[in-house]
Amino acid sequence: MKTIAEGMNIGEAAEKAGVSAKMARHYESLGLLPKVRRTESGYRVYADNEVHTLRFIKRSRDLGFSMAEIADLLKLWQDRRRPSASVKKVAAAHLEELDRKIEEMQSMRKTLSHLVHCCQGDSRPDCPILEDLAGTGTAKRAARALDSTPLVRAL
Amino acid sequence: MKTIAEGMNIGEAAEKAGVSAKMARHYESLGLLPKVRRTESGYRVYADNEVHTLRFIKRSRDLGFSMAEIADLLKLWQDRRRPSASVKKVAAAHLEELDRKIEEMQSMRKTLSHLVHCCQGDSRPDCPILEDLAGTGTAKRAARALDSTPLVRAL
DNA sequence: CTTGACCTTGCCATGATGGCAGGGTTAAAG
DNA sequence: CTTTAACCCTGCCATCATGGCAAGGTCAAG
Repeated sequence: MKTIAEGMNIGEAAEKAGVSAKMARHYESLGLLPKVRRTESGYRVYADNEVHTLRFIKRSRDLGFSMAEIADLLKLWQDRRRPSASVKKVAAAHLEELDRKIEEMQSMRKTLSHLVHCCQGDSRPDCPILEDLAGTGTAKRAARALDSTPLVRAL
Repeated sequence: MKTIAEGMNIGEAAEKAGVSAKMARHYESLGLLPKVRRTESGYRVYADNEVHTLRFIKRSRDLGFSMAEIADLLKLWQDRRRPSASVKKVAAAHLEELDRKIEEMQSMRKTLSHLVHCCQGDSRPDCPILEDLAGTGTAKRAARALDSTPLVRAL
């Protein structure tokens, strides 16, 4: 068992970290990975070190952090003197954002679910869903945000 | 009170529909609006008809439908002989998608919330959040999807 | 030496939206 | 009539994280 890997190509490193080779390059171009060694012929050479960082990024992405937030988290991770409050601040902000988006989607879900349940779903043309969307229905339209909420767009 | 508007510019039409002028043009370019009349000088002229369609689009967007889905809904709306089942199918599919995304975000939320609550958030460097992201923590990492779930990306 | 698997860079596409630039139109005020 | 401001037009670029493709270089096994 080779615990100290001398180095591996991007394919192996990416697979170990659970990301695509493409993304490994992309993260590097964003400056999230300090620098990657190269062979004479230009191939990237990854040590366990870099794989570890890639995995950190992958896990952060799985929790929905943006690349900018991940950049912050990585800096904190690498600073052994960081105050945990700084980390918590980033995470708490993201948590709030998540909550906001979840609420927004649940609001949509509620309205949509209501409409779907109201629709007979048969061969006749009468449809409360279309009536609601058209705003023509006399049926009370489910409460929906009237402000110009920009919709959940990305995570 | 002029109930039969002879026509209005894009600004007025967009405001009435609750969308931006930019988007009104965009929707037209996507073919969601049949065609918009123009003045000799090239200005778009909207009738209540088109405003109504724009509002339909706006409401559909507020419920999270994609442009492609909205295109389908518009066709059904304009087909007076559509079976309501067709409409319901589109809406139900979107509802399922919404549920999927909500669950995904709630899963993230749960993990993140746990981590945030575990972090002291003081001046000391020890941080369970970073430990989890780094995968170095001995503390049991909250269950997280290991498959390559592509994350909620857009709505 | 060929073949196939891997690597490189770079560009384009996604989806819905905003922004800006550069230019034309219109209506009101002077 | 001229100026000015508020519109409108088209077209391009940017977002964000990711995938795909193309054209070409490298490497190891046969």
